[in-house]
Amino acid sequence: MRYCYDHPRPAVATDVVLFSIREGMLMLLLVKRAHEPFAGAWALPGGFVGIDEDLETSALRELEEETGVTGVYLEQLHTSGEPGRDPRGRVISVAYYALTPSDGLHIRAASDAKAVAWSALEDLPPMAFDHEKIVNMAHQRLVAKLDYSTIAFQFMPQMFTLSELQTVYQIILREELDKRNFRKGVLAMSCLERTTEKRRNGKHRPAQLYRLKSPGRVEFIK
Amino acid sequence: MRYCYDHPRPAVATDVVLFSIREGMLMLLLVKRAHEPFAGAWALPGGFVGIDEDLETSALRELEEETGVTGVYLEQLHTSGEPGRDPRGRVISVAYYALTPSDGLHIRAASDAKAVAWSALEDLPPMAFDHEKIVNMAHQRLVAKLDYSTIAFQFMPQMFTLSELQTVYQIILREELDKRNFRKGVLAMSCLERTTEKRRNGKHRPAQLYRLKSPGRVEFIK
DNA sequence: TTAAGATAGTGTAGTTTTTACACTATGTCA
DNA sequence: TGACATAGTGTAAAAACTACACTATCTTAA
Repeated sequence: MRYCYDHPRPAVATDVVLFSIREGMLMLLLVKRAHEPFAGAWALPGGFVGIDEDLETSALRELEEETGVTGVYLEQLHTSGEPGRDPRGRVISVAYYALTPSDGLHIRAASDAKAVAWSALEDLPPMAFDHEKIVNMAHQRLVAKLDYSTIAFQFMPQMFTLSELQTVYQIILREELDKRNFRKGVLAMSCLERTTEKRRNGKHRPAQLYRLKSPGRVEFIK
Repeated sequence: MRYCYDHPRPAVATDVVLFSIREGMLMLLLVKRAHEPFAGAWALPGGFVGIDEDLETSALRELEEETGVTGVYLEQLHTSGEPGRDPRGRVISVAYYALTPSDGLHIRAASDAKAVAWSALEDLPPMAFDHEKIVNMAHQRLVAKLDYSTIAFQFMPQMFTLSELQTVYQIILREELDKRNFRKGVLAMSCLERTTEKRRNGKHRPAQLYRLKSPGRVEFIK
């Protein structure tokens, strides 16, 4: 079956930059391409949009199909449409970025045996298409949003300590923060609530666990 | 001639929300649709992307073709792809927003005699497709960017007085600003330079004219 | 020529926000 | 039971922001 139109049409794809904090680093999830073009190169998970499929749905579906990852926080990033960005022809890609907590995630390679791996943002392999550009945009956006939203909380599991949260901020911002000021700041946002539980996390005093009042919701601050 | 593919493809369009300050109001440029769907309704200027055409180029081209407007400041806003947003079939629209100075702009209706008009944001007519949603997003973005960038300067002509600039901010923010604090603020950004000229603007003392150090460049502040 | 009218242009003091900084508390572990 | 390691807490100085009112300079009309 072929699909015919009066005017030529570009193909439309979605790609996802999935961030997570792992091993004390800001990492993102890449898949190794099995086919040309760029066979063997690393790329963002993504693929073509179904004809009756919402863009966001497409991004989540491709992410799950290629990496097994579900339940992430997703935001639209940017649409790249430069002619020539894909050697197969005109492909317009709607890029999303996503955040997921560090733990409790099981990635798996897709059925067609493409490799899936986390890669430190600091140390990315050469990437297919213009995906490096997209990654840079996503990183910029993430850092910018840290400043005026609660987006970083999307990296946290259901319950977490304030020290853990501070560590996440420090990793993304690449700078040390003052403990007292940090705590004052996040508690003032009043989107966290103390749980009754504590976490024992080494040979020292256990820390109070907190949780988000509205998990999945990113709020603007200031 | 027909164009055929192995998989069905959505059509891809660009739309532009062009803002300007006119008659003391924040206005945007609309075109009246000549054809179905939504014939006779107001819509954002826009249209389908050429197969070898960059998205930004497409947005600027459609803007010029439909309204005669050129030389605007343009930024990508959001891509809408909800199936069903266009009754003709699957259309994915990459929306841009644009800013242009208040004066020295000559709009004209396109050759096919569609009407073109400025409409106050406060008082928009019913709009075709999901264009109202797009306009709201653009407005939100504009207000947000006012806070952390010099985007409002893109509403100004080459030379302008500080009072004129303050008026623009006041119109967009819908609140009065303190004259001395405003001046302190914008001069501290140090992206303005005094010209040697003054503007006589009524029966009172003429005001110093300023110009942007890098016109067309929007900088982040704070 | 001169006075009235109108906007341009300027500084400071009070308040709020941000920053820098060090010790006590409470658990674990040997 | 004492050493260890992180949790948890307050305050003072600096910086940023806010509120606020008068003089300067040009136009216009008497």
